[in-house]
Amino acid sequence: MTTEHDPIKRRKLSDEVQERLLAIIESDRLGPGDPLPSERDLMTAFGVGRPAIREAMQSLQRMGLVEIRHGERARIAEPSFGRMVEQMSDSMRHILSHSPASLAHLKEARATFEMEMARIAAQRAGPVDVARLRRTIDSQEAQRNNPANFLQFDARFHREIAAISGNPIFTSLSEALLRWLQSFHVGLMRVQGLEKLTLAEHRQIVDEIEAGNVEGAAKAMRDHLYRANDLYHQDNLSRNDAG
Amino acid sequence: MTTEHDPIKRRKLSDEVQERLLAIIESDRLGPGDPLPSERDLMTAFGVGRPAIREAMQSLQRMGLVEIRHGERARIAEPSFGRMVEQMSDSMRHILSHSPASLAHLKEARATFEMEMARIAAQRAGPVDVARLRRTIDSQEAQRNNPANFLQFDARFHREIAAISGNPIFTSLSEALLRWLQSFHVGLMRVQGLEKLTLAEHRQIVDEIEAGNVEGAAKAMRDHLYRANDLYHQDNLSRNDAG
DNA sequence: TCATGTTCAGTCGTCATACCAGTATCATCT
DNA sequence: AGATGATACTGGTATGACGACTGAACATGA
Repeated sequence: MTTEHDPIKRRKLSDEVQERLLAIIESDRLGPGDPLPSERDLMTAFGVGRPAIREAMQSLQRMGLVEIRHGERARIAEPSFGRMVEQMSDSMRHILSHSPASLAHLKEARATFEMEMARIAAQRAGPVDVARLRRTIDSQEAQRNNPANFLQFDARFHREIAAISGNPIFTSLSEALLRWLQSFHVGLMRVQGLEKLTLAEHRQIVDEIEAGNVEGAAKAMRDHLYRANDLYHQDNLSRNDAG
Repeated sequence: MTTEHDPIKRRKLSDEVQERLLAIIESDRLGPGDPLPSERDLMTAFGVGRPAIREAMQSLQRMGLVEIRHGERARIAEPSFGRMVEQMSDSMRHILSHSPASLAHLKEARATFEMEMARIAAQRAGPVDVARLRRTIDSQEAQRNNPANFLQFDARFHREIAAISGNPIFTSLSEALLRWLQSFHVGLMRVQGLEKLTLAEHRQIVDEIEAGNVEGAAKAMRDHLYRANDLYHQDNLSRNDAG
């Protein structure tokens, strides 16, 4: 076996087209919202068939670089981290559903991430931020008998903490991580009495943030998430025993 | 304007097909490596044309759920975080090149992330880990006159720190973040004398990790990254002055 | 003039067919 | 049995056609 990996790559035609389209898109003369040439124009311009154009265009759409709507020409999309993580959802769901280990890893990653968000929030939060967080908790409390809305405000709480960092990447990530994980243990919050505990923990986190207690905020966040983590475990014991 | 967002969504046929294929893929009877039915079989099975099947299949491929090779049947791919972030590269490059603010946000995100990796490493690293890091630095030093290889070992250093966490998500992220950012300031390391500084900083980080000095490791990492950050800034001053 | 409804050309979405280009399989030959 | 080559199967691409949808020009009426 002298030949391990043939370095020769057979590029599909649509890949070539995609590269050319990318060059057009990233050209300085075009910006978000501008329309691309029609598929027919492109196919005559590049000298390829329509399938090649379409495949490349679909690929660009899935990457979030263009927007395609029936009847209109494809338009350049405005870049957004939020949209990008949105489009990762399906792959993520697949990975998580096929690999319990990955689920554990993602839980750990989120805990690490949220702790860091709490630290940053404790450093940077102003009175306005704290007030907003408290209002969110109050709203959540008002919905403690409506599990769906309760979770909605739970997500909002974490998102607002991440938003204090001023970095939209963190905001998008916080939202996405929570959503991905939530889809794997629905029904958790239905346990009676758990809502009160969640609210108390959220208030504890805000208290630490308001006091500017960096490590205290991190610890409060950690306790909050690992409490939840343990309960997940308890809930899933009957399904995953192989580990 | 009473109509803000029409909740009605026009589903493409390929979306419907994609959903069905997803059900097949995530069925318990099939696992990674198993082949899917051929496009022609599927199109008769679903009663749609080949384009619909192909578009759905291509989409699944771009999501990393299946692998398609010319002449063979599509096979279910084994899930991998690494492959997922790999497929984000193009979108990420587009976002960064169109939004200087996003570049700054990503730099901050990476700094935050790497500091946390340093903290975790300082908590968990064993003698073997430390030895491996030192060997990597030595290798990097041997390549200090070869910029390409030098950067290669730089990436490896950060990856190995992330790997100490034992969480493959962190490893993949560390690699991806560095690669994405590197593609936006090539030629940085060419400045004479900078290689020595980089190596010294890496050694400092390892020293702190070996000593188990959590905050010290984080600070060393922060100094290392922000030193680089400042130099980027200096390099880009002529282009971004609006902030 | 202005508002309103209609027509129409342009565009994407999908289908059908055909052919090309790789793989895998199996019968054949040594 | 093992190497060899023909063949069927599969994905990749091209072409032509038609339907569905959009947007703008156009005609109509007040």
